[in-house]
Amino acid sequence: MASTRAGPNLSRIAASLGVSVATVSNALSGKGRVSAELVERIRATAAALGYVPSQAGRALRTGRSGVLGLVLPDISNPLFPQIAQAVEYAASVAGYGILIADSRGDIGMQTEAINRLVERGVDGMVIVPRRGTRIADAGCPVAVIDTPSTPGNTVSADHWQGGREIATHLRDLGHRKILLIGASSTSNVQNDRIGGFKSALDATIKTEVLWIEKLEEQNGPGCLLGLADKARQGFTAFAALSDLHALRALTELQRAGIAVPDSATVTGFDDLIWSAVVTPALTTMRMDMETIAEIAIAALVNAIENGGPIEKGGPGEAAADEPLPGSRLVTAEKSRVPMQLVVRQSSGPGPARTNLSAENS
Amino acid sequence: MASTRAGPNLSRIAASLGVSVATVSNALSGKGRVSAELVERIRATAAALGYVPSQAGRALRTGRSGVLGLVLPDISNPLFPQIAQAVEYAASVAGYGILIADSRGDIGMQTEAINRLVERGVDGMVIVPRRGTRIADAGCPVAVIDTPSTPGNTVSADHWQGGREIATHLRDLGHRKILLIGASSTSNVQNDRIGGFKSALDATIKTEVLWIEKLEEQNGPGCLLGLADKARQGFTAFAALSDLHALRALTELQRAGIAVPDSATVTGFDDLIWSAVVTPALTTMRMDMETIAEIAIAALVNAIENGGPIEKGGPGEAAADEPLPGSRLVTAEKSRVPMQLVVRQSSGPGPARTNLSAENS
DNA sequence: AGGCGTTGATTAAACGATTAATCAATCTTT
DNA sequence: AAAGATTGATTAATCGTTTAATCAACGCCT
Repeated sequence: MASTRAGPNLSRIAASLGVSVATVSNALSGKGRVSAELVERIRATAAALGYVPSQAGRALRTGRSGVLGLVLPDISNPLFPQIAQAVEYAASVAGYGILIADSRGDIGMQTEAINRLVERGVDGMVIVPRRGTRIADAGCPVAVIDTPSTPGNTVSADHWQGGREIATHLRDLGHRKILLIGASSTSNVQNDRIGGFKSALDATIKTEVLWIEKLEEQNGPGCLLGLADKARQGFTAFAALSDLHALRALTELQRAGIAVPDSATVTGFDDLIWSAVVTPALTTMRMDMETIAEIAIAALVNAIENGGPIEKGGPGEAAADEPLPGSRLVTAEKSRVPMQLVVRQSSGPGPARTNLSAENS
Repeated sequence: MASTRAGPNLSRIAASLGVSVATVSNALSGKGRVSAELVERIRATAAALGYVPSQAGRALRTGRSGVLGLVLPDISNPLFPQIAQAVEYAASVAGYGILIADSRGDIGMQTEAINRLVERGVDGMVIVPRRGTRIADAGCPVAVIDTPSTPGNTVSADHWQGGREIATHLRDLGHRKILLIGASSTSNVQNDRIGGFKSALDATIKTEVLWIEKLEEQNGPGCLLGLADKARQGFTAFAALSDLHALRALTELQRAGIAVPDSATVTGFDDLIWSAVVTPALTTMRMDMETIAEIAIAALVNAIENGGPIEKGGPGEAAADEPLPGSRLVTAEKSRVPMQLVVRQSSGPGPARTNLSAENS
């Protein structure tokens, strides 16, 4: 078979300089023994010929593909593209490419997706799991980005602290009756956000949780959440556990003639792209995706290149959740990244603060 | 160097069966000359040992990595994750992996991203360009997904037809004064949508275009679009060129006390995830991303595996736009995929239809 | 002068899979 | 029976890069 390479290989450079292939390789990699003068000549020739190393040759020899897998539950869900973007960037900075594996909301497909990555020979994987995700013995290091309460989680936003922050914000605004709006009680992320929320409030503040998935099972997809009724029942704040739910609450309230934030405050989580442009702009919690991705990729690359800290997942680890068995899970020194409150126009004073102002004047 | 492979290789299977490595390879690939009985034995042994072919070995010998690149302008922009998802799925069905390259809204970075993919030895690329994207001589087949008016476009939604459809919908609803809301006049996609829109209307219907980027340059990011004023000027329909802009229009009108769709109709494009859940649910145009991705991947794979139809891009091609020089652009038989109108609650009757009803009764 | 250490290169082999060419045995045709 | 064709396997080489081991030449120290 004639060479299928479009560009030059090492032997072409070696031939044109009258040196060995190994010398060219050593010169370009800065290893081995090559005089400084010859290094310069080799590098100049390589540049002039437009030499691009063969990843296949390199991978075969070194046992490393230079590629990481990214496993996502559903990239069309608005939260995950941010993760993909941050992870891809951090990986490229570290010299790795990202092979994407999306399971389109189907958990069973995540195992398939993981296996496909294994077959591709990825050096490691970043997995954003969903309830039920099972990580086969990937045979490579794995970083998990979910929430700190997930067993084997490598690094993630501190969803609990995020919940506390938004709750504190609403408490300080004077809200005493708050409806939390979430997707599903089976999600670790959502439960941690709620847990943190409630931990910041005392018994004088009443909270209730509305699970959208449950409601849609009864009333069909896209059904009204019944927020106008909740407002009439005295709820003055609607704390959604994601911006998507917040958007839904906002438009439903406004459509019902309930002015936001005058008569009802709406908050979200995740600071999605449209949060700043809707009217009123949305108050939300922001995740530092860049830092999360950097930490995850750094831990993964460390495990790949230096055999860094790895936690062997398996039965007997944490108990509360389905364990992720037989994995080579990487750990990071810093595994919780604080969320940041972004106050915009959708949050306004509640009755307790309005009353307080009246008493002071 | 000892083998770094976690699993067995062909020679392990060959040794355990007392046959040659070439026989094992032939049996597993269905090529060459191997008796049916021996094929079965080899396959059973491979399965029992958990054999996974080495992509590196295969790529080196065949000159093919089995990986395609996907170049996106900004995956965190709500439109592009759909594309990524559809492309990844179509590629995996065709047996290819997708290496993602995102330029985070920075056009200069797209060239870098493309070069990184070249270095990775991808077999081909799918590129979603932005104004100014330059495709270096990638040395591999390239499929472009933008809009039919983009030179070198492989396949895309028929944005013109989409514009016609939404315009017809609004015309039939009785709207005679329509504000179009777009991002930037430099986008081929947006201009085709507007072109189609206007082509469906005659002189009795007045349209105006509001460019958000221009407005934000003057008034800052996230500024109000001034839609309440437009409504007072008699505009009864707000036809946004994307769902993101439609969402912005919807919330701004609602906040200003202008009921949607009672007093103002709002439509979008792209049928993003939240279009069906906001109140009122959004009328929009839907792209058949699955079909687009299938066509693009099929054309690309055909070019890779069979040397199928390739259009050599370069100067002298189409003139209207910046040409994409030196590319190996693939073509597809069907390059326009119709968009589909999705009517939901955000669109309602306009004055001409209300008047017509009054005359009839 | 002889021995040892260092330098700068090359040789040889490895990694794993694929594939064209070759060969021995068997079958079919003349 | 001899020649030609077919079958089912193996041999040999390739792809491109990396890397351990080796070697010749030179410099330094005793």
